[in-house]
Amino acid sequence: MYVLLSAPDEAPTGALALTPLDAQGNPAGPARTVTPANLAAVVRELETKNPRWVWQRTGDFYPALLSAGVSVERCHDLTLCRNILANSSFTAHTDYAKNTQAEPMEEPLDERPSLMSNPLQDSLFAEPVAAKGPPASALASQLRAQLAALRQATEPGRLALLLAAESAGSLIAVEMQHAGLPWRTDLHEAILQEHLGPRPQGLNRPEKMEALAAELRLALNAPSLNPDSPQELMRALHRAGIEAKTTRQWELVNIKHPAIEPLLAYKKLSRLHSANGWSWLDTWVADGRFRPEYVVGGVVSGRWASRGGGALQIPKQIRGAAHADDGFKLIVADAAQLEPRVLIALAQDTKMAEAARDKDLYAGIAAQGFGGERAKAKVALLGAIYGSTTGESGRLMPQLTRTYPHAVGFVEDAARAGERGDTLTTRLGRSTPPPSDGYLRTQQTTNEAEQRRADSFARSRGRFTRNFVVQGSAADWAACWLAELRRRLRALAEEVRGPRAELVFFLHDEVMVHCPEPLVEQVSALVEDAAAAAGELLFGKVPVAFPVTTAVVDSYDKAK
DNA sequence: TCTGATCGCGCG
DNA sequence: AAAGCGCGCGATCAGA
Repeated sequence: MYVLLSAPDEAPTGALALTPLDAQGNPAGPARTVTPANLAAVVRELETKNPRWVWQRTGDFYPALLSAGVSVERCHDLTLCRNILANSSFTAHTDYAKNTQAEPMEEPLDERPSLMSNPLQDSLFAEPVAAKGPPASALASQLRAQLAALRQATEPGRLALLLAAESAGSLIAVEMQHAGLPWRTDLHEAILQEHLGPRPQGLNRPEKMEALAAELRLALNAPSLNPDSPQELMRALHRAGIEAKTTRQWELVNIKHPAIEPLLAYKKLSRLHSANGWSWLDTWVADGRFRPEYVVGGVVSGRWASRGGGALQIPKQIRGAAHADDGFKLIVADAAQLEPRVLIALAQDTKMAEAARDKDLYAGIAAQGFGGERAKAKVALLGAIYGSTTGESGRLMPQLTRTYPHAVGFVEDAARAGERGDTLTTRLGRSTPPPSDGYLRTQQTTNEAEQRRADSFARSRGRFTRNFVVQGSAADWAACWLAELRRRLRALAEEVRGPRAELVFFLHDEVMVHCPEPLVEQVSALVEDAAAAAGELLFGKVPVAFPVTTAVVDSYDKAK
């Protein structure tokens, strides 16, 4: 059932312990110890019995296993699952949650950084590592406590699904880092050359940036201006009679002055150069692959975060450099209007579900309540999900509320509950953290001046919780989508000889598969099957679909 | 000279 | 000063 991989209970010899456990986490046979050098072979052998691997963190062992050519079907990541179970409203009544909250250090899971540290070097040359961290008995006891909490949960089915999906995500994150996003340095350099000019020597500005800086200094009559300094820039703008409160693009763009055009152009190039220029390439791309670290559970809502190279912010400008190998394609799939569709399912809004029958949800809503104006429908709906009160979307709210009282009522209730300090929970059971110190400190006040701050904190938490339920439930869906897709891709690889289709990128509601050309049709179908499966896992049979838009391309810029 | 905060902007 | 949600990162700025 489970096999726990950890340090042994006996003196730390550098050996690793493999401990078989039953469905409740109790010992189910003799433990065995292996040396780090033998680990991969032993895991490969045991994997034929399809156990669920248990470890403190997937990142402790899995990179080395992958480097040794061994992958596993499923696991239970104790750290990620602990974070969910300790906070979930589905388990709030259990001893596990109470103890973990009151005594977070009672059963310490080692908080030290993963044994794998430097992503770029280590993922290529990962060596089997000796386990530090808690010994087998401590981790087995942690697993038992988690499984007990799960059995007592108010929604054990949903929560079990979340833990499985989160753990599958931890495998996928390491696998994607291992595989890397195919990245053509030559294409990237061509893009840089086109926009910035040749690579500059040392720390000099690229040619085209320097030219724009000169033009800007002339237009502002500020010969020594450093446009990278917001303070200097602000002073120079004011001297030139430009009344700007900030130096942000969206504010500058409305100003009519000969300096604005070169300034905005400079800012654009500056961003490209500093965020994704030549030094980015040097730092993050090696052997034709971009290998960021994905941080599962890195966002409270359950979205992933990343470390290294700004992996989740690859600008459209350079996506042409993400390019399939010869004989491969990139399959880029995007869940169309995921968050609004999740809201429909959560709120059971049948009227909006009708609008969502076509693939273009916003067009459907526009037809029902906005006189066919799609842009208005989109702004209104996103405003409802984000908690907008001002501007166009604020003005459109009454109209949206009249047409869809259920959906709007759902997010309004989430906002009101958050303002009161309540806990909100996603479909599968991930809950909001407790209110911030600032919120708690100010809510008791009777002082009139403090009341404004208190209200502001309350409204801020309301906007957060309003969005949390939708964004987080969308993350639940995406985690299931990804896990279902991974399972299908592994099954396909069993069936078909030759190179495999691999997940290489994931961005909240979008996945990318690096796919051998002969498999493109099959894999595209798997992506859609997985999306349909995710919808049913979360919501059962509901009248709202979660369509995916799939593009088969050579390079990422050709998708969408 | 170093460190942490802030600004600004990229993505969903 | 507040800001429609969630992030990461590089450059600058402020303070020790």
